[in-house]
Amino acid sequence: MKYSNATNYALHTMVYLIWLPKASTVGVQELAEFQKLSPTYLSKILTKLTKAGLIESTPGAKGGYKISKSPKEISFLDVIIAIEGESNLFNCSIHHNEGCLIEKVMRESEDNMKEELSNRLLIDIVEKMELQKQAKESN
Amino acid sequence: MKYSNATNYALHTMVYLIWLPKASTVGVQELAEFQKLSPTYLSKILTKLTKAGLIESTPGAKGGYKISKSPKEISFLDVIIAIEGESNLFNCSIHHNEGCLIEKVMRESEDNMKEELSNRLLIDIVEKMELQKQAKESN
DNA sequence: ATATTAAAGACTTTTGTTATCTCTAATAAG
DNA sequence: CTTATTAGAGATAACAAAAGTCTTTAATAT
Ligand code: SF4
Ligand code: SF4
Repeated sequence: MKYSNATNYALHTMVYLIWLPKASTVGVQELAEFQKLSPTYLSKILTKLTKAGLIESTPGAKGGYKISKSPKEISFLDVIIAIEGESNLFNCSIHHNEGCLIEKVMRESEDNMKEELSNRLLIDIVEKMELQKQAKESN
Repeated sequence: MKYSNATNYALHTMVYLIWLPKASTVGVQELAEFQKLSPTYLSKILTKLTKAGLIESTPGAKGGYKISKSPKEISFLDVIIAIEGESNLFNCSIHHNEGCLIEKVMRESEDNMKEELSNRLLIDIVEKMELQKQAKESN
């Protein structure tokens, strides 16, 4: 009963990228460094995020990654689905009963969690983090 | 991002046991049969349920498993925890930040799901299933 | 052209789940 | 008390998924 680690790395990367000054790009080596990950491994995660349209990548000199144009709309759920796919937490083996009540309860609880995660935007927590930082600095 | 299959088997077994006439016991072979599982494998799952106090086992002739005395209080979450342990869906790797906002969002959504699952009792869906069965028979 | 950077694919290692087999312990019934 | 019966425990094998590495290819700014 858990997400894969890749989701964890993806969330940290996304927050890092949103935090960055807009339009500035950053390479995989820097992103890997701050999370103490191998660049090649993180690269696969970044590619998934790119394919999902959450970030943009440009190859070549001075290339790298940056957040996609519309960071305001990126939710926690978006990141999770980009990495984990659409797979469900609960998968009934045979699915032999149309209105099955076991499945119903499990799915409903899961859907509610997904609903909540789709309403939580990354930009919101980054803004809160910036406020915290400012408050700290003005001490 | 998913529960293990064992949780699935455990839920089906529990529903089966609650459905059974009270005080009647049933052996692992019957429980394994209806789910098309090997008895030895299901046995481990049953042992976990026993240790969690959700069911009772008696060895020896005419032994087997039956639901514990208080089936009215068994929630979906109880079964999940009996199998999966207390592990969380989201585990931050380093936990380096006390009031971390990433962790907060992930934990809150998870806790809400757990809360919901702790309010859904197995007995409720079994009762509904019995009503459905009766309605079908009176056709 | 060249240096730089992401993407893709093959591959290995590690970890966790699923499953089987064997042996032991408990208990009801004769 | 003995025996048949059933759960429990442990070792271990088989399998699958995740985590991680290495190498090659493609794109691009200078
Ligand atoms: S009983 Fe429900 S949850 Fe179980 S296999 Fe059938 S449809 Fe799926
Ligand atoms: S940033 Fe938050 S979620 Fe990430 S490792 Fe630190 S405390 Fe955990």
